[in-house]
Amino acid sequence: MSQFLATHKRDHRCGDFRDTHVDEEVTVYGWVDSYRDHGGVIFIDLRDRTGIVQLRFEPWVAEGVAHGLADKLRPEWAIGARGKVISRGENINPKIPTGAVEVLCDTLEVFSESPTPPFEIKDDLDTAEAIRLKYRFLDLRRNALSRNFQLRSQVYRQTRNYFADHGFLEIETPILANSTPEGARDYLVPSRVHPGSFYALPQSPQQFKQLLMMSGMDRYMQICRCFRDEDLRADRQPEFTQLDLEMSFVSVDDIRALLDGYVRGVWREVLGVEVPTPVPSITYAEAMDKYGIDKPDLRYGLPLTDLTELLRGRIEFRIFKGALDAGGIVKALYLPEGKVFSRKDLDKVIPAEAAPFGAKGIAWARVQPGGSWSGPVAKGVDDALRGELNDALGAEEGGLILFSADKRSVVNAALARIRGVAAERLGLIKPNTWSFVWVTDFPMFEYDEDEQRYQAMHHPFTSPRYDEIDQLETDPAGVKALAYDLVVNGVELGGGSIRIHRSDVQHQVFRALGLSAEEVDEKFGFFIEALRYGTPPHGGIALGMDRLLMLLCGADSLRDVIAFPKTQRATDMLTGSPNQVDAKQLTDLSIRTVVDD
RNA sequence: GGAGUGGUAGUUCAGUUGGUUAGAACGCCGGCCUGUCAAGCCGGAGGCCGCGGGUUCAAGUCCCGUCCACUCCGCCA
Repeated sequence: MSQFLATHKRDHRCGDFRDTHVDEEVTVYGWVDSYRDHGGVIFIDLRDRTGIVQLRFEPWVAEGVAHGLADKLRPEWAIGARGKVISRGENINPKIPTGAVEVLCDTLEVFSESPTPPFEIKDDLDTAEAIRLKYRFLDLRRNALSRNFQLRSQVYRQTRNYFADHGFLEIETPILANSTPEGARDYLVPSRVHPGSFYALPQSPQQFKQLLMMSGMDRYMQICRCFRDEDLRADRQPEFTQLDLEMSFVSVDDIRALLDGYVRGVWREVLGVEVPTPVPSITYAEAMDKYGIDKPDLRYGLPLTDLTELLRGRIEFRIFKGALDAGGIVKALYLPEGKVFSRKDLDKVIPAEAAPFGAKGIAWARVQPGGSWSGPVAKGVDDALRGELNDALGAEEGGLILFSADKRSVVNAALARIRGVAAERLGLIKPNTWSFVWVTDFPMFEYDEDEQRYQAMHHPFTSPRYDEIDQLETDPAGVKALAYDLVVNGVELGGGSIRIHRSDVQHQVFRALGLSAEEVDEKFGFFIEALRYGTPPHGGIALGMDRLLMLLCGADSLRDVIAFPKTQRATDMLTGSPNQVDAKQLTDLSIRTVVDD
């Protein structure tokens, strides 16, 4: 290694250069993005994470030594260069921020060469993601990806500052923790010193952060990794990062106001967007009724209308009647511009969108002049009923009514999806528009058909509304929780709740969940014990940092904001993880596998 | 666990009804070229058609299985 690094200290990053730097002697480091050899002059685009600057090599500079070396450069070689910043005069490149200047180099140092990379390092890349992930270290050199991580770092800094300014302590909680009794599957870690026993990686530091409130820490924050061994999606990775918060002596409103200020600050700093605060809210019941989903995208309207009561006993149309008789519901999505969906769409596209949710079909009617209908539903509806339906839907000539009749959960899921498809078709989703909403008043419990019992919708430490605690014994299904989700453009950014701070209420909730005293003691004994010692009222929230970054970066997948993400089968294409381990390691851990190989 | 889409040169793709030598673009290699920045011009190399079976005179193409990636359902308190 030459003395280059010792004698030539980097004084600028590639993306820094502007015409104000003209005449400066500079040293830059980076990677060869591209080279253009004109026989005499050689142009090298030098790249680092900040951008690209053009280097120029001339045979007449410094006896042509640097020029001679530059002749051999190839993409992705790591180099350093020294020279003078000069104006490009007439030959400005308006496409890049540094396009007004170039560095006329007198010295060039090659640190390391590179084989031809498996894909070009450029922003508009269409290479298969599997290859990009295998060569993630090259993929990350692309500015399109690199800037996501620079932005991520910026958001982290801002996050820590915001919550520090609001009196939060950053405290770490264990990664080697206990298996969670309910919820997602755990990643387990065998204990060597306790043969046959396992730690679990945390799905969330829920109990620890509540214990910190009991400890008088008052306000806790952590940007922490969480783990869930469930199947992946574009917006779900097995390990993900959560902004975890907990506060003592607070109400729902306090927490919402704090988070409103946080997202407002982030959106302003990162995107220059002013989020109107306070962020509005909608109840869970209203969200499900009007949008069929608990994370509605409110960038557009297109509400659903529940026609169940209007139609009951008044319609013979087989599909509707069948659903109603079976205890289901009928809902409709009304589109004023009915022509966005062609007959072919109605036959193919719409059913295909609805089918994954169990919907057997989507009936439809087009509204004709005078309010009459055409389409499969038209015949089954008499004039009087049709008039009432038109009124209920606000239907007018040219409109399209899409019906779903089935179990409530199927109707809601299917129409929620179609509502999104329609909005996209209608061009209602404008770029750089943001719709924040708090979804509140979630039910405490939901009934688990498979296990024939109630489960906590949020988690079992969530407080019921204070005015509904009495109903825990009599009408658990009707009790609403002091729980809230923050939803942005139809993405669940995070959720939280006021927690139970009284052991008697906690025991009532466990009873409602059908847990015996023995089970409670076994699973939550330490926690119940701690709860007895003067627990402050407290609550908190967890935001999915990866999802937050995905929104801010405009990414379609979590993988674009996680440096080393996993594939859908939870493997790492780069490192090959998970791996088999040797027999000795297993023996040390007292583990025997039952997999044939 | 289930449904769908895809897998052919380094990359992105085309490849007809099964048919003889599997193509294109970009990239790569060599040469020329002093103002390019998607540089240009000339020439060249590069293929386990994902893998394994099967049908057939003949398979990139048809059938069965399997692996991998992606999207979705289930699942994710």
